[in-house]
Amino acid sequence: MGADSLHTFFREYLQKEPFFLDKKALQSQYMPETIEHREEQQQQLAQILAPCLRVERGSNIFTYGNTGAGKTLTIKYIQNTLQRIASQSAIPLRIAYINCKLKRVADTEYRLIAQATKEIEDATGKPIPATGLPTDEVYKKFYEAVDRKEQAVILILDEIDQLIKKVGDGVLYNLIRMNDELARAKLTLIGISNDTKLLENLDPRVKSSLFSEALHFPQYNAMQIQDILRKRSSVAFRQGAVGTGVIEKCSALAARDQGDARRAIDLLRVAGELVEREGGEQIAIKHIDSAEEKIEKDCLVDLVAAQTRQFHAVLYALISSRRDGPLNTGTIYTIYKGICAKVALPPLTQRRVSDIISECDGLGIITLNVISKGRYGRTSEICLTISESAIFRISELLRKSLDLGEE
DNA sequence: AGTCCACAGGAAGGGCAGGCGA
DNA sequence: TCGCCTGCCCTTCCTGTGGACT
Repeated sequence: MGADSLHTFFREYLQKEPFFLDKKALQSQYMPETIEHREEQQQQLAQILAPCLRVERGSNIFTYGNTGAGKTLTIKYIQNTLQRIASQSAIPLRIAYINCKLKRVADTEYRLIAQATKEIEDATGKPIPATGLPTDEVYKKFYEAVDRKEQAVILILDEIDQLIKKVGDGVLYNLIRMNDELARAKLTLIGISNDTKLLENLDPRVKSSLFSEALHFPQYNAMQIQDILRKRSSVAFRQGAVGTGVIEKCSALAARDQGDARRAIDLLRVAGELVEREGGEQIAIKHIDSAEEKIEKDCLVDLVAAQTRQFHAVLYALISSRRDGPLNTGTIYTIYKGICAKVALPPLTQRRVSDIISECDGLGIITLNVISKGRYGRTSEICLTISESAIFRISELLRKSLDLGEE
């Protein structure tokens, strides 16, 4: 594209009516005016949390349900409302929302408490360093931040299942103990979990005292997702921009996938972006299919790009030998060592590589099946689960990261 | 029934980078 | 600067395991 045609392109782009009226309505940070099909949960949460407005201690709450069931949205909605009322009536209420899955922010005990302190403290407080303090010290700072005056503090821990899986339930136990020792402040904890069975495996002390109230968010059905999508798309698009059957298709796909409303909204947004880029006028069903593929591919490529070089070498071993019959840990390790030798990477032990292979399973790149071949030992059978087009893009990325050049 | 393979996967700890207070 | 603390990535060592083979 020459300078002139580039100029014309941008001019024309600006003159065209934008495809999206308000794209924000399809993004994850968007807070709708009302939350559909979650009236019951809202009411229960409101009843449990209302004492906080009188600076009394509310019951701790455990909310659970599948991904995209509206847990976070509903709780944030309540959070906003509570905060608005508190500031209107000058009630000392502080609410901290923390996503425990955020890498390098709140994915360890230390980081979680440090982050919580940061959220609750005044801006004047000295920030807690990323590392270096004893954990006791961090708890102490958190305690001081919470108890510095008479106030109600609500601590919302999203994706709490991820945290517990990683560091155990000791954090929760410590928080409960601290809660009993507070002199002035009243602390209420809200745990949000995607794992519906989390509660069963918790320390009984934590279970009974931490989460006295449990609130289930059932998955949405296709009709409910349609409602949600219609509301959102009426804000996001001009009239007529969404073709017939598109909303139904998004809803059906998402309903099949554990009633994940977030996924349905993502599908619609990405489909819209595809049409916008094509210069089209209307989203059709075929765009939903392309959007589905694009979301999956982009998500995977980003995930892989964020991993270490060692991870890349293991994944490259998996990808390059995918056509050589059934894969198992031993053969992958041999191939991996060959790759390491080629790119001058010090090879890890088999123990560590087997963990990396499990991580690939966790990311949904492969499926692992532990099988026994009797006299010939026990091993994991490995199957790649990603599409050939995704493999193509990922191998490109891996070759670049490992300096392997073209195949 | 006992053996043995090729791992799986838990536990413990080493080494490193980096912050803090003395 | 030093000792102490952290998280993180990794190794070493170990026990456990399902089923084919003897």
